[in-house]
Amino acid sequence: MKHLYDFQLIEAVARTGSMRRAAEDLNLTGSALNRRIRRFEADFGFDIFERLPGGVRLNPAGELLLQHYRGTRSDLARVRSQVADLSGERRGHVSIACSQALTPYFLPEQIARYRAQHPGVTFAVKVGDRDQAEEQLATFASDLALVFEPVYLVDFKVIQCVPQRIHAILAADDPLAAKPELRLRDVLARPYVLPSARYGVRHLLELAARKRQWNLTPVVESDSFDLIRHYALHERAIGFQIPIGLRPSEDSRLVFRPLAESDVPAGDLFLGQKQGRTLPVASARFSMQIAGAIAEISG
Amino acid sequence: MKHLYDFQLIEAVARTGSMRRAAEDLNLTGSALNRRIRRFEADFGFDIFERLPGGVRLNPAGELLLQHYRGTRSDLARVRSQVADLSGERRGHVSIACSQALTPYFLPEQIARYRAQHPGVTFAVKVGDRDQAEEQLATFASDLALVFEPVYLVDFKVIQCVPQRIHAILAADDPLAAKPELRLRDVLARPYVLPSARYGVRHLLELAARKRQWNLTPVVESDSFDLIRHYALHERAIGFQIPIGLRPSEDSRLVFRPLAESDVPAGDLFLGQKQGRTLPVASARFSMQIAGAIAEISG
DNA sequence: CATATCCGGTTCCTAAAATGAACCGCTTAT
DNA sequence: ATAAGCGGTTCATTTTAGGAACCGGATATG
Repeated sequence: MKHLYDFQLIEAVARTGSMRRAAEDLNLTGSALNRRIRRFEADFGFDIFERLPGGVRLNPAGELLLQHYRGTRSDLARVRSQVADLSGERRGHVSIACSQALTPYFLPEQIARYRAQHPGVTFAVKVGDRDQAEEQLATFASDLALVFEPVYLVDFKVIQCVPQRIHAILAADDPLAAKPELRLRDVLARPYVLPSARYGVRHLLELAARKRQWNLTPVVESDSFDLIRHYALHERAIGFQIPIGLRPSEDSRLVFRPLAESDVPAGDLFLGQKQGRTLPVASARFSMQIAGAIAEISG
Repeated sequence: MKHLYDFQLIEAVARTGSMRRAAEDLNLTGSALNRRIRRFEADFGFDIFERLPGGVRLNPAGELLLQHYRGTRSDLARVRSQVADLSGERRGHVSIACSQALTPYFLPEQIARYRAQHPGVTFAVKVGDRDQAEEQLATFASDLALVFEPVYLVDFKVIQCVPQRIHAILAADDPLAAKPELRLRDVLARPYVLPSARYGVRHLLELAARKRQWNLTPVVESDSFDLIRHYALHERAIGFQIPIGLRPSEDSRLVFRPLAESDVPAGDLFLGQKQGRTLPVASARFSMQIAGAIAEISG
């Protein structure tokens, strides 16, 4: 919407840290952009940028203002969504921040199911670690977050929550695969592959190991759960994942076995939204659908 | 702020019900205003006005949009207030909707006390009945509401609550004044003056009377609590008020006696704000002050 | 039934506002 | 010492918004 143009400019300047660079992104000249910013500041009554040699940076007032803008923008999106809905248009857009475990099976299935009923609705899926998912909510960048073992849970309204035990991924012909449940000590005695420290699975394993005063020494460490899953086929290394990110049928050469709950407690997968926000129609409906799907998982 | 200009136009058109009349209020011509509205609707993607012969009216989409605008405007005011506060300016504005009982003593004292500490802060006090106070909150027209026996309490976040017994106001030489507490039947046997039906005091008395299958037949009925209070000096009629609106010292010819609580239960005086809203700095501080003052009343 | 009035909406022309190009003073890398 | 990049300013130019007049239709008024 046109009336938020000044805020778009401000956000671009804040992002690039330079008026001239932001001006390029916005197809403007530096002079025009500079004048708009100065005029806005005069109108607002306070400077919102610190002028540094070599660029600009938002000051605390600017941070507050930008947060206001993001809230306003998302609320306007909600209004448009509701208006579209009462016009019978059934269009909309859903944005989700989620952990990697959701990307192979759960989210594609759920999105396809929703779009089968509402073809006019589009989706944006932002994959990231736990911090990023929560930040996405806080800055109104995503409507929903599906995150395993969130870090802060501040400003986070829980819609649904389901426990997920950590599973080891191993080659089907691995001797350990014979057991229905694995002990942590047996698994860590083997070469194993871990996600980076900021992911929930790693966090739970770290906690369990620290309790026993062990150190985790993965042979491979990666951001990619996909890599972790497939590395078990080489070197007979063991990977880890939560069941929502696994399907037994995927590759007959791989099997999954839960870790004993006494060794590694189950973590929680949370579906949530930003506290105090009213979601657009499509997002609210989709959140209800996946809340139901998650509830089914937990039985 | 300039970027909300379109919304100001929309609000004016919605208020007057006619573009040309709104244009006069806004010092514009009808043509210019009409073009802006049409352009906004095209930009927004939906019409927000119903065109009727003889004028225009907001459609449901427009209602939603106007609510968004009011929320945005008040949130921007909050941001400015916070920015001013972190600039050490200690300025601001507090708007309160309240029942009449608060106007003679409580609010003037509290406002004066607050302004003694923060002379830069200005106040707006909107007196009205219970419905109006709650509507003021809902439409962001007031930051705070101080209301006796609210009707709905939807979207109303209670900050503080104190019980207030209904008191009869009578002439000092009235025989009833001898008793420390009055029975409803004794009071209603006399000529009495009541506030209009939509006020909390009247509501509680109606309830108590209906329970006994009595009808209330006031000799005078008025919107003005001031009139009610002073009418007891003439005709020896009995008025009613809650203690926060009374001071024993005001007029030695008047005395106040509580009604027996078994006859008329105490009502509640609520201090509240709109649910889910973050108040500007000055309003938040002032609400804390009067919350404390109210807490003292209740002992 | 005819006339006058008021409504939203459109057209045309003028006034106002935003923009781009060039330039200034400054700091910082090279 | 020089060049490059920064925010900020000036001025000519383009774009945009506004005012006046007008249109077709509904409505009130005699």
